[in-house]
Amino acid sequence: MPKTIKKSSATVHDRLARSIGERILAGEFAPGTLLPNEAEWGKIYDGSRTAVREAIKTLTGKGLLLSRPKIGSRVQPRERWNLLDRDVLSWHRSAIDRRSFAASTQEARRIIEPGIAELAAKKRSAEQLDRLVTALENMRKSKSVPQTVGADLEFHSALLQAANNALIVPFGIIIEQALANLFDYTSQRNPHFNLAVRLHENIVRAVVAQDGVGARHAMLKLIDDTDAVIAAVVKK
Amino acid sequence: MPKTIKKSSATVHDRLARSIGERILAGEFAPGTLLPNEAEWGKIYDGSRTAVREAIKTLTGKGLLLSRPKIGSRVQPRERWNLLDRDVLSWHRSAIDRRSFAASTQEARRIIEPGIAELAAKKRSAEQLDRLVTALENMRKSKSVPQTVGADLEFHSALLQAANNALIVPFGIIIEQALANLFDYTSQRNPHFNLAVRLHENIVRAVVAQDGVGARHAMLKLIDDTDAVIAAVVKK
DNA sequence: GGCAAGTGTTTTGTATGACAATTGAAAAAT
DNA sequence: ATTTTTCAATTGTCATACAAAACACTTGCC
Repeated sequence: MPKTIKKSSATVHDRLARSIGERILAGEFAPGTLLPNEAEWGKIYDGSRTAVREAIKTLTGKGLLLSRPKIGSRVQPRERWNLLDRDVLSWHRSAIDRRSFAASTQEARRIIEPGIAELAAKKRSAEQLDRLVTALENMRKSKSVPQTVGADLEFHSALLQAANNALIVPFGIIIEQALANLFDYTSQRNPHFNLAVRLHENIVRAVVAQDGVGARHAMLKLIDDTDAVIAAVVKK
Repeated sequence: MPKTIKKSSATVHDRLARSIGERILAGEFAPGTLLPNEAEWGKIYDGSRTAVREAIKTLTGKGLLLSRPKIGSRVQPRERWNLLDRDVLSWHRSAIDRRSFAASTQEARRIIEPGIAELAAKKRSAEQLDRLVTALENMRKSKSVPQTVGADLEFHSALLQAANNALIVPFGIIIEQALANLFDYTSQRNPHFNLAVRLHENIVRAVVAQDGVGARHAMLKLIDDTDAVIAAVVKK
């Protein structure tokens, strides 16, 4: 697991929320299932009922649970789950098969990112363009894998911001996870690194020219390349 | 506000989470701001510290806050917010200008839904197609506005399911909100109702034929129509 | 004076015990 | 059989106490 956050599991309720969340995502408690009650969770994880309740509030807030007096806490149907939540997504990632997760992620990116690139090309401000260019330069200059990943993430995040639509900002989480997942696979430098940089350059060029359609196609090319990288890793 | 849930504000911590959430989304507490401490919230809303803490855990889980001992609870930068969370989205909707929200929503739909339609056309199972057809029939038969909205929602939800990609299911929330928002505007029957039904039929036809590109274009036409409805309402 | 260590203070984190509210299920009354 | 009542299990709420973290300050040392 890549270190997303420094803290391993500082507080008790965080530990509880993460652990119970992972178990739900792993399918140990199917939708519709009744969870152990608060007192039992407390015994299981050696925490007070207060801590358990706070953990459960977190999970309820993410759409995983619904609690009612006398009934207990019931796992909600999957379509209520907040799958785009950072935590839920990472629990998901640790629970399911990586290969199929990568495939789903790429499929989703293919839907979202070309549209984002097109919007960004049409609507970006000068400052937003600067940020995009800087990210590209950092990518070129990067000397280590984490640096490359960081710059890549920053690139896609900058593009997202440049689209100037608050509702699609959260989609960045998917891209984050896509890169993190890919990184889990390879744990080494992308073999097509120079190609990847060129593909990113093409996107920037289109955004500079405010060429929406061009940006869309450049992004599609980049996603195609990621597919190829994944395929190569899988074969290895 | 359309009745999303029967309960108005059953529990104390729900009431707190909703109210504080709305105030953050409304900009009363800007990102970076330090919130009142737990004891003060308790006094303000006349609730115990326990209830306040549970509300704060909910908000923290949605990415709005970060709490640390001795510091307090600080509003996170906007890009950490889980804007695709059902609650966050509805707080957002009640906080900002409806017209610009509708515009952002349509922009986002335009990116996402054509891709979903294309995927659904390619990958749908027979059962998933059934559900889509049923939703369309319910739309035709609907006698009241809530019925129409319900059937419309069900249609888009069925299409989403048919795309067979768990990661894009959460996008349905955006569509939900788009329709709810539109409904807030009009509170009466869509003047182009017959046209809307025909546009939905075109999508179904393409999905039946497993014609991905056709489904994509049919969806774009539908979104264009929604734009027209919004424009008409605004002018009124 | 400057710097280090310690000390205090504020706020969240955790635990415990008590009682209220809700609601499904069993028991009782008709 | 049906309705009503009672009961019991579980979450919801509250009050209180103490632990832990982290910033602000003070003290002591050189």
